[in-house]
Amino acid sequence: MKKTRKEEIVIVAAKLFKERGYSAVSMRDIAQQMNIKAASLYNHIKGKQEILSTLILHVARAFTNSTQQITSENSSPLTRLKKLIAVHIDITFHNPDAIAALNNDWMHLDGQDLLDFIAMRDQYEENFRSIIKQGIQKQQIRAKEPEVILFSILSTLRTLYLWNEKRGKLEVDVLKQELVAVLISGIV
Amino acid sequence: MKKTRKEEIVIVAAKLFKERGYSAVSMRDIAQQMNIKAASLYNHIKGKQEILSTLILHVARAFTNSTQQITSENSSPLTRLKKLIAVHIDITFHNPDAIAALNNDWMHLDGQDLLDFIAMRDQYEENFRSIIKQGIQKQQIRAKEPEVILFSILSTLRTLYLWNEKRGKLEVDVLKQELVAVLISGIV
DNA sequence: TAGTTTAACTAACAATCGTTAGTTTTGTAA
DNA sequence: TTACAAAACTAACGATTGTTAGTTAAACTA
Repeated sequence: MKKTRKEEIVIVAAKLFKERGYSAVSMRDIAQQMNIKAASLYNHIKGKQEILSTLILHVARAFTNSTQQITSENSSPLTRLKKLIAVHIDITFHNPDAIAALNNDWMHLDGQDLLDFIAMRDQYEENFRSIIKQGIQKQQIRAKEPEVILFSILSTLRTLYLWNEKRGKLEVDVLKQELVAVLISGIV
Repeated sequence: MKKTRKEEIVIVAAKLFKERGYSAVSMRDIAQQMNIKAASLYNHIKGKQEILSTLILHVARAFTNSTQQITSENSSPLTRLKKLIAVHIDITFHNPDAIAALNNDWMHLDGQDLLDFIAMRDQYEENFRSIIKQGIQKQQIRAKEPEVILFSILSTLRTLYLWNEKRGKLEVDVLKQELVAVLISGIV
């Protein structure tokens, strides 16, 4: 599948948003990075907002889809939790720039896009929460404050996109294994 | 100690920076929140940049001071690691808005301020790293990839400022205890 | 009370912002 | 080669940005 011009713009913009944040990046910055003028961008996109919402909602939907499926599986809570973490890692290393925008610039979405994002985010969090609670109930997970466990895992996963460069030699599969071990063995 | 007008400005600005980010907050926004006009701010500060650097470098120095002291203690690696985590939690819940700026807007510092911040940040990270390596050497910490352990702990601590509101009923001391347990017991 | 500092104000500046309109160039298919 | 669509361009708009200059009102100090 060849990339459309719009997709190219979104990819370039994502890199800039990651470095400086949505508000600090101008349409002229994005255009310059593509060796065209700012006005030319409007042949392909409706505006700056559309770049942001395309970027964020696309990857947000990827999270929602994978997560919903795993959550409704019939396996044990701990197995599902491990799968959830693994999927999160996969998506992150596949779209690090988009996830930077999702983490740092979601509040600059507007209208229905913002509402949709918040709904997906809340649902994603709730899926994790319910699995952890089930794990505690079945005594697969330590009966620590479930919110603390949830927070610790989500924080680590959310910041994962920053690790794409620094990761270096460490292979994705190795990282996945190690990180799951560190996160889970602290709970079991 | 009564607050100076400059300190009041910095505090108000920090709240806005936390919600929208440095670039999306205008001097007129800050002024309006203080019920004065934008030009009046300049009787107390040199410019927008000074607000940001005051905010960030102040709390960055707080981290550096506490951390350096603990790192050079003579206690066991695991004890020092626990103290480091506890201090980080204390500072975070004492300056949640400043830490939001430190996390999200540090790249908008300029000149020497930016260099100073990066130096402190690298040193802070290096202190954690060396303690973890010592812990592994003395077999107090599991011989997992040390960078993964470091990353997991730092991620959780960095995102802690977001928890100030949601924490709700959970007391700071209880949270400290629980979080140290979750983070450490995953390592030992 | 007179003098001085503190902290507000109005007005305006040059620069930059996202975006639109209208036009020209480039590439493709007939 | 001609016709059409895709994608670039120039020029400009109204709004907003951080900031400066000069002035005025209020509050402390002598």
